[in-house]
Amino acid sequence: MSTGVANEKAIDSLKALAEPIRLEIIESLSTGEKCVCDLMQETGLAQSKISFHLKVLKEAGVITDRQSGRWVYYQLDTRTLKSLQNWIKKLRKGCLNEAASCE
Amino acid sequence: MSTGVANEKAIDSLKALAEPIRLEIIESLSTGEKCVCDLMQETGLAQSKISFHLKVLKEAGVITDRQSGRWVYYQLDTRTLKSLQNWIKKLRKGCLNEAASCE
DNA sequence: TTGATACATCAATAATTCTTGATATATACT
DNA sequence: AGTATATATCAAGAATTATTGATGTATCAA
Repeated sequence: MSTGVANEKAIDSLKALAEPIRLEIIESLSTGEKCVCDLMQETGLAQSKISFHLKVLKEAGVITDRQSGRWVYYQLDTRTLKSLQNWIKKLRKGCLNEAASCE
Repeated sequence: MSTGVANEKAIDSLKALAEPIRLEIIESLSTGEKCVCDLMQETGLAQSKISFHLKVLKEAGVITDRQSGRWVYYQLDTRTLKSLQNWIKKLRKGCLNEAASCE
C-alpha cells in the first residue's frame, strides 16, 4: 500500500496548511470532529470566513465533512496528512520519483 | 534532541514548498548543490524569477547558500524538512503542543 | 582597466488569495 | 405555513504574492 502523492496533490495540501486560520482550524479538528458553529465559538471568527477556509481545506483533501441535520461536521483526513508526511520524507531524501518507500 | 518547530516556522516552510516553481527548484536541489545558472539551464526560467524564489526558500530556511567566486550555490537544508515532517506527524496525531515526540 | 559573467534587487504590473457584508438554501421547530 | 438556525456562496474590495524587464554589484579574465 502506497502513501505516495503526486506533486500537485502535495502542493494543494501544503497550500491548505500554510495559512494561520486554516492551521488553527486544523489544530482544533485534531482533537475531534467539529461543526462550523463549534469552530466559530472557539475561534471567534466570522462564519463566512470559516466556511471559506473549510472549503479550501476540503478541496485539498485535508478534511472531510458530513452533514447531520442542520449541522455540518468537519473532520481531519489523517490519511492525507500521512501522505504528505511521506512525500516530505521522500523530498528530503531525494527519492520523490521512486515508487518504493525509499532508503 | 528535538526536531520540533513552532507553527510560524512550519507555516513559512509550508508556504515556501507550496509553489510549483519553488518545488521544481527544490526537487532539483534534492540531487545536490546547484548554482543559479544550473537552475536556469534546467528550468529555462528567467534569472530574476529564480532568484526571487530562491530568496523565499532561503528566508524560510528550506535552503542555504554559499558563495564561491561569481557563483552562489544553493543547497537543501534537510534539517528543516525533517522538522517539518515531524511537525506534520504531530499535527496528524494531535500532539503538536506536547514537548515529547508523541505516541 | 575594460568587458563579460553571475547574481541580486527594484519598480511596475499582473495574478492570486483573503476578507467582508449580504444574500441564498436547507433543515428544523412551533 | 411561518420563523429561526446552520451553513454556503457571492460580489466587491483589500491584501498578498508573483512576474517582468531594467538596473546594480561583485567577481573574474583579457
